[in-house]
Amino acid sequence: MCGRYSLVCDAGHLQAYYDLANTGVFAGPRFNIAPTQQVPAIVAVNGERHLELFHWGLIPSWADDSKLGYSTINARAETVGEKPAFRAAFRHRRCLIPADGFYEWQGEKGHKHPWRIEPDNRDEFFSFAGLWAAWESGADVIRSCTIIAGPANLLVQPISDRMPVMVPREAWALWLDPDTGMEALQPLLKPPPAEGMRAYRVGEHVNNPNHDDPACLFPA
DNA sequence: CCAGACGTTGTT
DNA sequence: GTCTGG
DNA sequence: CCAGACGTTGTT
DNA sequence: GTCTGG
Repeated sequence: MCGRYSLVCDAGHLQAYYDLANTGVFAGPRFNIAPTQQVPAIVAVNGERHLELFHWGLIPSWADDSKLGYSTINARAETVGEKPAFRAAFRHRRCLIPADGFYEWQGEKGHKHPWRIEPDNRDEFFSFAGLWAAWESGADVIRSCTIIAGPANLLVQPISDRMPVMVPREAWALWLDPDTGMEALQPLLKPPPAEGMRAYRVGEHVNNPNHDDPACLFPA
């Protein structure tokens, strides 16, 4: 599962790495991004890549209550094409959620410890496979998103059974194209290679979602 | 037919 | 919106 | 994901 | 225990 991540970078780096047409919505380095917050995601607009903000926790267009978003921060890779809450978004509204690390908690309730997983190379990003939706609330439109999660790779396995699905650079265009068919998408939903990423235990500081500072990165 | 759910992880 | 349960 | 609240009436 | 908020 993926319930917390970071984006500790400047807008220029993001723009160059993803060839973005805009980065205006990026509000600066984030060490501890939590569900229900506005998160930057990349979508295809008229052949360009745009960075836009979405409420983390997908609210389908038909929801009669935004509360559904509390339990849709992740979508299971195994069923995302079938579940009513995700199916339409999986077919037509995919996005990439850039991250430079994410957190997983190891152990059982009562004695859990946070770990950080990040790219080996400081210049790399993880590109989480995401979905988005638009939900109308009176005159307002809430745009929301979710991160697809699947089985963990060998690096993450000792920490957690699940981890975010990631889209490799060569598949970005396919993933973001609203017209891509399901049969081409399904093969992308596999665990990311363990090569190129590392994990280390961090302090409990990151547990509190109000802590959004460099101490979240400190080894325990 | 209408009513009600639509989700995840982890633990039991 | 669309599916399941009654 | 974790942290923190979880309730009422009436008064400031 | 369960829901809401971040």
